[in-house]
Amino acid sequence: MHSHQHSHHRQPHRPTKADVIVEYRRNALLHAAVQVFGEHGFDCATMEQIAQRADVAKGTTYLYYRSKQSIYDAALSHGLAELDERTRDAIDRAPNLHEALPAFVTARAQYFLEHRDFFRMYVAAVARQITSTSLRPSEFQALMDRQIGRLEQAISRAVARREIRHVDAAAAAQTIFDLTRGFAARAVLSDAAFDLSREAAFVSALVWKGLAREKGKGTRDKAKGKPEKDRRREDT
Amino acid sequence: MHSHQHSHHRQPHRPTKADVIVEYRRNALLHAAVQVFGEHGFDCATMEQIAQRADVAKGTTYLYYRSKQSIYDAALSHGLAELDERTRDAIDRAPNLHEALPAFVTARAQYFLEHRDFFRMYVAAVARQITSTSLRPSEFQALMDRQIGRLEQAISRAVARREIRHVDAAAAAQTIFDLTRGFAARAVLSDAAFDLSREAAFVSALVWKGLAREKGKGTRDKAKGKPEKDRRREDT
Amino acid sequence: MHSHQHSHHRQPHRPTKADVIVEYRRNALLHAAVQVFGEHGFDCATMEQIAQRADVAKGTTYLYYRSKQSIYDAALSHGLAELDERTRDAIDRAPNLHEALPAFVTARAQYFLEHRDFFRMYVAAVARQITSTSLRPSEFQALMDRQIGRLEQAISRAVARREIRHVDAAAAAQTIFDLTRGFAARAVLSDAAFDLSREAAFVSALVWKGLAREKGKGTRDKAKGKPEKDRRREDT
Amino acid sequence: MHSHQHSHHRQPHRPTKADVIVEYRRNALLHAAVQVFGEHGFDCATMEQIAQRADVAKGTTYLYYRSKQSIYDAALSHGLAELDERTRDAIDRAPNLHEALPAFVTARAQYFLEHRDFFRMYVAAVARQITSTSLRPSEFQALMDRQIGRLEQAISRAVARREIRHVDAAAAAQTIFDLTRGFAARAVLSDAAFDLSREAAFVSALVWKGLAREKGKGTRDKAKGKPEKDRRREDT
DNA sequence: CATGAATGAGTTTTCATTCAT
DNA sequence: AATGAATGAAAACTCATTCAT
Repeated sequence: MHSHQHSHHRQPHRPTKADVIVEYRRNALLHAAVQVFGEHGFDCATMEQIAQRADVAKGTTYLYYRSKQSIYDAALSHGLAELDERTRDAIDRAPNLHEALPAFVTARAQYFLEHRDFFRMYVAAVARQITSTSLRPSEFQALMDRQIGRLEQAISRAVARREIRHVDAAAAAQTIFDLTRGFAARAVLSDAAFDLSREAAFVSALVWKGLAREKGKGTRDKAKGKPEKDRRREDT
Repeated sequence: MHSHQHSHHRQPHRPTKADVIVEYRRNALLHAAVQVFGEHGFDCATMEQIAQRADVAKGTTYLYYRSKQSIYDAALSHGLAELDERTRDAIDRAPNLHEALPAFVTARAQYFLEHRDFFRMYVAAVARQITSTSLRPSEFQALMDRQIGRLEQAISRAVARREIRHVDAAAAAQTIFDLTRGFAARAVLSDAAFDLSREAAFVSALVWKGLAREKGKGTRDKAKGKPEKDRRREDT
Repeated sequence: MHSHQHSHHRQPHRPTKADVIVEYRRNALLHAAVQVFGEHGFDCATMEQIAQRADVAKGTTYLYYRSKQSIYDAALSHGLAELDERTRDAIDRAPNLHEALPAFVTARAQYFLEHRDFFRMYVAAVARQITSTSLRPSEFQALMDRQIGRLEQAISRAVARREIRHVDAAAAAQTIFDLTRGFAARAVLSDAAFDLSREAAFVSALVWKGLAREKGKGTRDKAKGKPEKDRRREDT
Repeated sequence: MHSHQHSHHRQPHRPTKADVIVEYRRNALLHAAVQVFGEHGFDCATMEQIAQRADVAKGTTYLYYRSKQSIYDAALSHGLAELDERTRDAIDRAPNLHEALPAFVTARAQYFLEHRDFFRMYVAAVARQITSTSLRPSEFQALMDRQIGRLEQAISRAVARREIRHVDAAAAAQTIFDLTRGFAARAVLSDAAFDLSREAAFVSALVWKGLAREKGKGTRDKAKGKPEKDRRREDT
């Protein structure tokens, strides 16, 4: 995404001065876009605002992004990619689901707290996804699914390892994801007076208990062959 | 909200023919608005579309609602009020939290499924709430809080009754609320191939287990005097 | 073209007051458009100018014509249709080609003199036809062909009637058409000091002599079976 | 027109290397301009396109031509000059009008066929001349008049020599000019399937017969003192 | 000399809102 | 009350021209 048409004929690893300035501008515009879209939403944001915030003229914006939509997409993807990285790290570093849950919730909320404007874009994008009758599968959805997928795998592993009871991993992942979003929303909205770790602990505990193997049941759970394992989920 | 400027010189209980027609129009416009805002979102919806759907001329709209914003607010409030009623019924009719949880989740999802356009408005409104930097506390927030409040009370009662473990009722209510929203979103988006009762059961079970008293702990939980009871939540 | 969407449910012959005003506006805009497009050409003309000349606000223009292109097309078609009518009358009323030629030339030049702005649009449109690499057959070309067709028929009849020598009617018609355009251009450009009838006589005489049967040749011309009658013309 | 600002301090006859490159660039830009203006017209052509086609950067264009208008003018003049040369040759080489007519028509059509892009510019320029209310006499008009003048002189000489009947040379020249333009247009537009010599013969024959002295009339034509000799033409 | 990034004026089009009928 | 024609502000996007490197 950040490669650049003027460097095609060059060695990819020796950026010219021009490349540097181009990269700088693209970045400035991207950050300006996140702020403006975050504050006003796609429709109310204007290219003029973005340009001003990036300290360039209106026309300059179009030298770096083809259209309003394209700078919006770029801004969203950028944040989503960063967020995905954090999400992945959080899950990968945890030895088990019990630790992965708070890690997941905290990492995401933390990222949103650090990038409140992006969070606003993100929430609006989710809403858009639901709102727009014409649901194109969209890159956005794909990026979301990837993140949910990570969680789902972690849950599947936990089930396999008998760390938790036998649940529909996809449904559980979706649920935790929804819950994390709401949690993050509260974190972002409450101006500072928000004890992130405590809330994260609460939410994680709730989910953990919700998923925990039932006390004293041993392996009978699995033996019963619950129908849950047949669940197929085709919804978003 | 539904009192009406043209009847203030009359007895409230004897609606004239004019009142009837006025009420009819307001309603037609309200429903048209829900559809149009639901399909296109606030910014992309046009007054023309709303008027057409309500079978009146564009100008007529302004005889019943001051502005686009005002008809939007009315449409949102209307749905929110209906939703609140269902929510209240679901909770009030349940003898305990164990039954209230699925009732709550199901009632809301059911309402959204019956009013998909409203659900789209609702989701967008939530996003807006977060998005718009200029957060007017807004009637919207109040209506939301009322519904969350119902759940919070139910939880508080369950805690008092020692039906569940000792948790921060407000936090738990918020969490369940978030989770229900996501659940409903999936219900609305999946074009019918969605087994509402099964999914509701899953979500409710998860939460119920999450809130359940720990097996074999007896009343010690309460005896410990967890600091959780001091939690103050000032976030939205 | 002038029928109107608001009268669909009415008797076609009893225009309402609204229809009248609509017709009036459409006309005012059409005439304004001819002037503005005539003066500045399609690209340099602005909707603002057209609106001002028609004494309406910019937005009003779009109540009557969908786009700049559409008002341009309408203006061009309108003039072309009127011009075609004159052309037809001129040719139909003439008993033979000898009289049809000056009638044709004069009628067209006369129309252009009366509608100089339209003439400018017309010339620009011809140029566009040639210019635009992507030659869509376009309604414009069709209207042009119709007019050339009339002349061609008149020439064919004259040949059949042995009023003139045996020539390729299509080629002759095209040629006279080109020539008339140039003639008209001079008529329009010369600010009044232009003796229309005299110039028309000159051009007509030139063509007439050019087409005339050769003196003293009798019917031998036709007997020779010139290959010209097989000519096929697929160009403009 | 082709003298150049950077060489004015030098002897005109010893071009430096710099002069050569400058000339090369000017030429490349000129040809690029003809193509681009020919394809898109003045308004839709962009300096970027011209620069690309000439293989230089956009800014470089301004080192050789002051503005879009100026490169347009230069491109038009350049072609017009070449065309004029051909026209002059055609007429000068013909011993009499009878041969000059097809030579004139063919030479011009031939040139246009060889330079279709220029032809498009040319036609657009003629239209512009007519279109733009603000008719600056413009170099363009002058160049056109020169070419028409050549024809006019040839006709005058033919009249004097009694090769043709006594006609208004200016009017006849203009007419033939118009006609040639239309003829050329058809030649350029018809993709290859155009028999240039045949069509030229047709047009020339038509005009020749149109101008020919009337058979068997001898010199009486002139003796009658037609009023045509008093015609003064002040139109464009 | 050459470059191409930056500028910002200018254009089309949409739509909430008003108001005469 | 109801209408829908009229308004004009606002916004995305283009491109001739300039100028620092």
